[in-house]
Amino acid sequence: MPALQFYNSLSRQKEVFQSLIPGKVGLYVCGPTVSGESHLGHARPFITFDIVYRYLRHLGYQVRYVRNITDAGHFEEEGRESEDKISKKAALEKLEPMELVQKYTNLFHWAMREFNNIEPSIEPTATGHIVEQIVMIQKIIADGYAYEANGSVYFDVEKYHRHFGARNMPYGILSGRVLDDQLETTRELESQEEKRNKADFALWKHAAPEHIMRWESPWGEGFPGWHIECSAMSTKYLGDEFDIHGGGMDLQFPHHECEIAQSAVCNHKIPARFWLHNNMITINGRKMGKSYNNVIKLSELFSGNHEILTQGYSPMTVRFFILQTHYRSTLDFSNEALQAAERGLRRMWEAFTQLNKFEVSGDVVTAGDLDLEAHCFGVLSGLEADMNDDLNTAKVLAGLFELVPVINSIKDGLISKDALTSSTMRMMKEMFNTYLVDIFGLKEEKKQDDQKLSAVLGLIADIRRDARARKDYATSDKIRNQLLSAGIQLKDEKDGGVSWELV
RNA sequence: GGUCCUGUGGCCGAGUGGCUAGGCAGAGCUCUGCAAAAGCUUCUACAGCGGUUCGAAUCCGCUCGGGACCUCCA
Repeated sequence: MPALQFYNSLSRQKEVFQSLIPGKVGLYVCGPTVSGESHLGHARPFITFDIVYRYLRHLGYQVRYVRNITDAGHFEEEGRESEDKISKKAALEKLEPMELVQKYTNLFHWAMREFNNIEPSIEPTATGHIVEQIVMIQKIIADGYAYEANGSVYFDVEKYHRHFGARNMPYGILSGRVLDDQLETTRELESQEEKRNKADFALWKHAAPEHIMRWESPWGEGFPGWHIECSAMSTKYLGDEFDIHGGGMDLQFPHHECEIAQSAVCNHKIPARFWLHNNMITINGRKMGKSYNNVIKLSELFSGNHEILTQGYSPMTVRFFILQTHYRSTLDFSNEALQAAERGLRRMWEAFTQLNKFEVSGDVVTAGDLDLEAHCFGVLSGLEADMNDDLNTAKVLAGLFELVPVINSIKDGLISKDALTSSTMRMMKEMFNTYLVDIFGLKEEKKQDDQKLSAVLGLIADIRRDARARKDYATSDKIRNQLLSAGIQLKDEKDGGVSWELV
């Protein structure tokens, strides 16, 4: 069995994963900025790294999964204005910053639960770690890689690059950018005159009077800069060097590059061994993002309440949609694609439900159909290798889909129950459960286990069966059609039974 | 302008130098009182041109198209 490999953005190639401490993994993922409601694009990293988390645990690792909440404002530069994003929005909505932050944090948590993402081990907030950030900045200043200017503190990228480049940690090691180019092309920004070089980035910003979020610091009242929170919190909870750092590709530069520089100064190491980046969700080929005015918020996505949506899509449909693509490929949104995912998931889930109902006798040792046995066993045996190959969830799902006709055929009696050995049947049940439920985190969405509804429908199905036996099709069709219009679909099974499904 | 990624059939998407990806949609057939579901079969592919090779969607080059990052961004 091939060992688990991840594509490491740092080395730009797949590498076999080995944890720094045997049996334990430290995982840090950049969390949301809670200045607004999460949209479809945000769903991807959190689902992707939920799979990473689940899979590592499945493999037996004890994982500490840290995902921060960015609740202290980052900057928003538009033209000449430079305002704290959160305080700006807060002014518009006439809310206290922390009230706004709480509101969107709650919404974020709601969305994560809807997606069935396991909550991280630690979910630290930026505002809760101001002290740690200040200490880190002081250390960087003391080492000579940052300077103060008018109450703000900037990281000296050029000096860092000169010194740490010689130690194989140049600025640009992650993103592949060349600093000289940066110096030429960085856009003109506010406070630029405070910086020694255009590429320098803020560690601490002096708070203008209108800023609501502000903290005391050795440099006066202000607030932390763009990148220091992740360095401070990942160091605090995972140490100077940990296993995996994840996030969206758009964070690779400058955010993660800056994190590396900050941590390298303080801890003399690149903070993480593996850097994993998920690709973007696009809409009409364009990245979903505020600046493109093409975002679909998660609440809109679920409800269908958005002009470009022809219907709502359930959280599990979205999750399945995301899993059907490799995480490093762009994924293009369209109603057609989501509907395909919805139907595909239903088909998969019905087969899975059916599979769980099969009794495995335990005494079939010789397969009745050797070709089929070999086929099923081959598919099942290959799943782990696909998963280990940089989490090819798309390929795993394709493999599981190959077994769906087998399950359905057994159910319909088209394939004998003795066609497969008991061990293969058991393996199939186990693998479906392991992948769909444990690793992919899919779950039943429509509650069919309502006892009272089941009793009523059982009765109705009985009545209809009697009507059909009398060839009273007017009655049987009336029952079926009316139930269908009420959202309940009856299906006459091959064995004479009736099953029902909420649609 | 700089750095990088990408172009697969109606749609979404996986992919190893030679072996059917898969899903959705379409068509035919089977089962069925009809329907739904299901099963079987099946049509549309690897942007274009050239090169390497016994053989390339898969490697190389060029052309054209799309995108990301360079600025907060998942």
